[in-house]
Amino acid sequence: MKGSARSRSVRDVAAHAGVSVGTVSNVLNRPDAVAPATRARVQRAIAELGFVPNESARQLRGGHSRTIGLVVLDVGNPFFTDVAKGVEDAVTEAGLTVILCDSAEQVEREYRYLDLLEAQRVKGVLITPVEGVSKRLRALRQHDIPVVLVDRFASTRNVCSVSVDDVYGGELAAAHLVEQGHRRIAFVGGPFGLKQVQDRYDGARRIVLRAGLPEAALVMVEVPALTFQSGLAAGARIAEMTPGDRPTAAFCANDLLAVGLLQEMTRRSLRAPDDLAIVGYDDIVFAAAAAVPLSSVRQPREQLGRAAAELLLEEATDGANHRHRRLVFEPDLVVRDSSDLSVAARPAAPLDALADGTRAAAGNEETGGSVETDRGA
Amino acid sequence: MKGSARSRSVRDVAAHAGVSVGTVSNVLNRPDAVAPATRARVQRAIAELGFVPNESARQLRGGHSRTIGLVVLDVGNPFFTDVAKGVEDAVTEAGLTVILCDSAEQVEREYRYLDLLEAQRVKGVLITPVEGVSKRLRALRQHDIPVVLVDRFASTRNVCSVSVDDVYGGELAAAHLVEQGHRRIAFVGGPFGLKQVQDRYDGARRIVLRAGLPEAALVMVEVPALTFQSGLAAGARIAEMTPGDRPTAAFCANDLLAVGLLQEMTRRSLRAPDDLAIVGYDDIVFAAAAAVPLSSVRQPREQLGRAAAELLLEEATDGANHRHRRLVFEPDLVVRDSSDLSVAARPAAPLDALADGTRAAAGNEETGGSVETDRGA
DNA sequence: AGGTGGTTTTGAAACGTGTCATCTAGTAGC
DNA sequence: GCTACTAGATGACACGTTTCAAAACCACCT
Repeated sequence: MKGSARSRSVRDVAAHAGVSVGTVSNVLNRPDAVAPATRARVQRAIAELGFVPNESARQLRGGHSRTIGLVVLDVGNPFFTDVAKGVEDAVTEAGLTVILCDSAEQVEREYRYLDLLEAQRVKGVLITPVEGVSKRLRALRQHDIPVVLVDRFASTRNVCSVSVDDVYGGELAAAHLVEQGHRRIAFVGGPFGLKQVQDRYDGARRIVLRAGLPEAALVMVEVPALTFQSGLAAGARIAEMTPGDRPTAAFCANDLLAVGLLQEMTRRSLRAPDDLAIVGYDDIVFAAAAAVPLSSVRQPREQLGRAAAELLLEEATDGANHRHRRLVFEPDLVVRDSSDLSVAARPAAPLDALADGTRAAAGNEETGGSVETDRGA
Repeated sequence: MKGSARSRSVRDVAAHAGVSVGTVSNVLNRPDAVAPATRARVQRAIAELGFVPNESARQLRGGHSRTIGLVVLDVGNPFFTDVAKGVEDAVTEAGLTVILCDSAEQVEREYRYLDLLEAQRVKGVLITPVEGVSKRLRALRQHDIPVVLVDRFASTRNVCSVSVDDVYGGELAAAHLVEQGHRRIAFVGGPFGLKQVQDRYDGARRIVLRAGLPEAALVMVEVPALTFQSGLAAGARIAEMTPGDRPTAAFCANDLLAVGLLQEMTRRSLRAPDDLAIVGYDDIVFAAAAAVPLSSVRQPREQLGRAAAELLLEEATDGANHRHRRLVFEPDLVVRDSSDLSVAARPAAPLDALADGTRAAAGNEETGGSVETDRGA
């Protein structure tokens, strides 16, 4: 009773139902075009034989697959898994499938996956490229496979892109800290070769100057990488500054830095936000779960993925007469204890309130930032 | 100069190189079977035309795809992304591809993906099923598509599985706490409908009894879910126990609980490990980054994925005469500050040491647990 | 009865590849 | 110069589906 015969084909179904293959195909793809009685008979045959259509044959015949590719820099990074969820949702609604690829920030791996996706004749590719728009990527487009850049602002107008305004994110964080009365604010981040780091810094700087503060009000604490370890080191450097020089707040270029910074401060018996207010960036899951719940700039990640997918599908449908667009989303700021001086007194807040705070922030997720579209020439 | 013609086929290449299609096919699949000169000519033609073989046609002809499916419960969960990496590595080495699917713990989604994978005629499926081995899953196997259970111990001998010994994990955690001198230990976990929770509890219980302690030495703190929120609540309950009843240590069924517990203790000015030693489970990234670096039981995740993939490929190759196996891996314990009384005095440990500690733990990752195989009848 | 218009059904062709039996040409042996 | 052999190249066929022009059927009207 084991090892059933090879898988059934549309021909088997046709024979079993006493119709032609064309009819079976119609039942599958345009059910209304076939008489109810026949349709029922065919469907029963399908069920009885356990027939599952062969997608490869479909693709071959159709010329293109019902699949799109998503190439990210790191599947382990929650940013990308959230983006992937958004993509997945949008694509599934359209009746298509996603192949998720992890380039691990290695160009060779990226290329390997692009080869693979092209071999699969995917309907399109969503990608956060390791290093800009490479020749390989351009080749894809020349082979009529649409490409949309994710979390990157296209430098040219001949490709769609979806990104988040990092300058504005920096502005949000800095404005919040200035409003809280801080007059010396550390910027913890690096390397400045990363556009995101530079943008977030620029935003913060703009706000500080606009507030009429001297340039030195923004204290640069440069670190070699956006890691937890660097956060620890930055914490040590800030803690060891002389009281007069030491900033009263820190804006970290991402949450890992902020968490490291916080751990180091805690270890030295300095408290947030009293001794140092902290704002991170990315709003990772553990921002809310940190020793002191961490304020952070949140990017509309799922929305980013969804928008990218929709743009891609649009391009895949419109074909040649498609206008490329560059969508820029706005992040928003989630204020929690680490930068909120009103909780500095630290009243024994009832547990419920704390739980509610977290939940409210999560619920907010759906609202996302407004969209600024930019139609290509 | 835009929109190049439709994609090139093997026939175009043949024409361009002045050979037959069969020869082009040979160059692609059995290069040694074709004369060096001809081979070079064909390869040049391939490059010049930008030819990329059509995978659908290959699959159709070959009868099966060069792809395997991996269905996980949540792509956002680091456990699964790590497992996915292991799978990916092993599968890529074999020259195949992975389609990663997220069932989001919903049966309908799981079925939808299984349909999809079957339609793709994947070579095999790795899955952590939402609820046991369903009919749908058995149907897959009857259609000659091998299945390997991931992070589940197969209840029957007719399917391969790869899992981690949770009872042993519980033993490790409890044994460590008992060794540290604790005589009242809380078990924080739930719901007990989850096998993992039950197993981890059983392991802890076994150790407590074996140590000659009374059954009451293991204090049950049951929670409704393995979440951060539940951790906060558990922290409140433990903190409010009368000093005589209050345990001096807590073993949490996962790290989220432990992190929540830790935050609540911190908020109440209780310290770890002095007031309460804490051991978590899973060793998520932020275990090391918590306010107090968290001890945790680590599962060999990548290894789990790799083993599962290898088992699947083995089954796909061997065919009918394949012996199903159930592999069980052993987790190991990573001791950090949260349960290490020797650091309770909290000497101003130099930053370097702390950094090294984390790195050493990470380096350990490769060793993994030993494997216990169990050959099917 | 024959014609008309509409709804269903049919079956052959095509998609791009791998396979394999067959053919070709070159070489060595005598 | 003939045979026997081998390495290399060939090309028709099959894989499972969709498409589409044509055929078949049916009901209704004249």
